[in-house]
Parts: sequence; C-alpha cells; structure tokens
Amino acid sequence: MLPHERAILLLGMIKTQRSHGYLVNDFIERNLSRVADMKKATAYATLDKLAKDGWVRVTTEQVGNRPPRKVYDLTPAGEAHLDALIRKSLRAAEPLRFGSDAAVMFLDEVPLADALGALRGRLVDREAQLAAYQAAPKHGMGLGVDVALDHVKAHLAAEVDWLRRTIASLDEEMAARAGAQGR
Amino acid sequence: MLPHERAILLLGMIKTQRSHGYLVNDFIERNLSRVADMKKATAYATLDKLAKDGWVRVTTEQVGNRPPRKVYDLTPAGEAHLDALIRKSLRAAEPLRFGSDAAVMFLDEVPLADALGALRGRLVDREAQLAAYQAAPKHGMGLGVDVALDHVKAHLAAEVDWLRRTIASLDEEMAARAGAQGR
DNA sequence: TTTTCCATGTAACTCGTTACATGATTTC
DNA sequence: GAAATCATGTAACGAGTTACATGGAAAA
Repeated sequence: MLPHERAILLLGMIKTQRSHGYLVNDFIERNLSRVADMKKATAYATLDKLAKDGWVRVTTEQVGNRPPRKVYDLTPAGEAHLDALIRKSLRAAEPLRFGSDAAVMFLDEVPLADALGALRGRLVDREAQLAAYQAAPKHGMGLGVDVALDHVKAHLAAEVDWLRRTIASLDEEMAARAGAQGR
Repeated sequence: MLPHERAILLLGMIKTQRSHGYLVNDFIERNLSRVADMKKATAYATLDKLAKDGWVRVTTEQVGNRPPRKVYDLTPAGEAHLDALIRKSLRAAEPLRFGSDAAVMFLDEVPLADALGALRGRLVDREAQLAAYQAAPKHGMGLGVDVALDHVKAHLAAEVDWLRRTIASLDEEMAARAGAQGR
C-alpha cells in the first residue's frame, strides 16, 4: 500500500465520518481487511501527518474517564486534496507487480513432479480463498467498496485459472519428457 | 519483491550460470524486467549476504585492467537451499494484495462521470500493456520464464476485463441516477 | 478476577531506494 | 574528445513493522 493510497483511505473514511485513530483502525480491521491492510502504528502516524499537512483538523474529545480521543475532520483543503488524489489514482496504471514469481521462473530446478505437487497445493488454497470472497456478503457501505471487492475477486479468479492452465500444461510437458526418455 | 524471492532469483541465475554482480544486474534489466524488478544496489547487497550465509562462494577474477569481478558460484548447501526455497515459494498462496484500490473504494466521492473518465483512461493504458506483453516473443530461456510471463499476462487480462465490466456497470449506475433525478 | 476493550503512541529495527563516487575502457 | 560501458560499492534517507508501554473501563 503506497503512501497516497493510505492518504486516500484515511481521508476518505474521515470524510464519510469524522473519527479518531482507534475507530479508523478498528473499522479497517473489521470491515476492510479484504481490500486494505494498514498497520495500526502506521495509521496513527499517517493521521498525524495529514493533520500536519493541513488536510485534517484535530479536536480532542473525552468520554468519561477514558483516554482522550483525537477526532479528525476534513478541512476544505483536505476535501480538494482527496478529490485530486482519487482522480489521479483512479487514472493510474502502474505496472502490475506481484511477487512469488521468482520461484515460477526456476520451477524447472526441482523435479517437475514436485513442482506440480506444489502448484496443486497452491491451487487448492487459492480456490478456498476465492470461495471465501464469493461467499462474503455485499458490503452495503458504498458502491466503491463492492467494486474493490470485485477487483480482488477478479484477480483471484485469474490466479485460479492460470494455475489450472499451468498445471495442465506442465502435466503434458512431464508426459512428453517421460515419453522421450522411455524411447 | 520479498527477500526470499530475491534469493531465489539470484541463486537461480547463479546456478544456471556462475556470474558476477554486474552481469546479473544487466541480465535482469535486459531480459527479466517484465517479470522481476530489483535495483542494482539491492542485488549487490543481496549477493554479499548470500555469500555471508554460505549459499554461494566468491572468486575474484580480473580481465585486463578492468575492475576486478566478484564471481559467484553455488555451494552444495546453496543448491539445497535454493531447492527448498523454490518448493516452498511454489506452494505458497499468500493473500493477493495489490494497491491502488483505495481510490476505487472511494470512487463515489468524485462525480461518477469523472470517475468513469479516469477508469477509461486506465483501461486504455492496460490494454496497451497487455498488447506489449502479447507481442513480446517467447523467451526461450527456460520453461519457467515463459510460465512467469504467462502469469503476468493472465493478471493483465483480468485487469482489462475487470475494468471493462466495471465501466459498463458504472455506466448503468450513472444512467439510473440520471433517470431518478429526471423524474 | 481475569480478560478484553478502549485509546494512544514511541523506540528500535529492518529494509530498500536514491544518489553519489570511482576509474579504466571501449565506442562513436 | 565525449559518451557509454564495465564493475563495484557506500552513505544517507525515508518508510513501515514489531514490539512494547500505559492505564482505566467494561465484560465474562
């Protein structure tokens, strides 16, 4: 998660509803864990930075004897900033980079049968992940979140597809090699 | 790119052919830029670490009056280590996380027409990226690299697909809203 | 009464990137 | 003679994570 995405996430949440660090973290953990991950310490630090930069205003509130809350609230500048960030980020098409492909590149360094076994295991896990996403209920909390969920699902489905195709094609390759050796 | 992936990439390349830092960097930049990105300084540092950990042996060679090369070469322990890393990484199914979705989550904070414009722009770029990958010739340098390329292509295609679906559905949404307002 | 919740943060650590430094050697 | 290539690295910087610290309140 890049810095500007963190900013969008936090500013967006604060725009929808002014709130304090704890609440924000709680909400992300509870409801957004499938589409966003940001550690608590990072959120607190980022909120401070947003305040320092003038995008949000801070008000301290206290309820009973509990620790005081720092409630954040968008400034007009913050609204404009959020708007600009969203447009820019929506438009961006940075290269798709996802890890774990170094292993794929060298999958030929282990016996093909073993590589196939590993990929089959991965497939099982990915199918389970996809099923979990598909089983999850609609969020209700806005058009965008559902679109984002759909985005993740699309990539999970692509992953499952690719694994199936790859496994099939490596199966063939293995058969071909066995044939070549048997001859 | 996670640490263990970097290790796989470097160990894998060194296993295929013993070489020095400059060569490795050059090869990655020239031939592997589509499936891996690692900065030069990082590669040099990682190679040192692999040597310190005993996975590779270092030999210094000199050609003419050029700066001496530190040529790396897998140790037996290194081979076993690489084997284990590949198996583990091939099997792993860590959650798919890709950024740039904070903007999507809050796409409703800008006028829908603008969001749609931005996404259409993104779609054009993604289509171009996909076309570039599809136009690229087979690598020839091993089964795995082609599989990895295919992996990237699969996700790019999924991205294009998702964008088209999303744009269509937001178009409908916009029409619906306009209708509701007109009444 | 022990655990979990509320609410905030700091410090230390690890990481990777950027930018810079060096200097000979081919190539244009 | 200028530019790119070969070949290695270091230093400074910024950034995020982990783990820890605090302490009252509510729930089990």
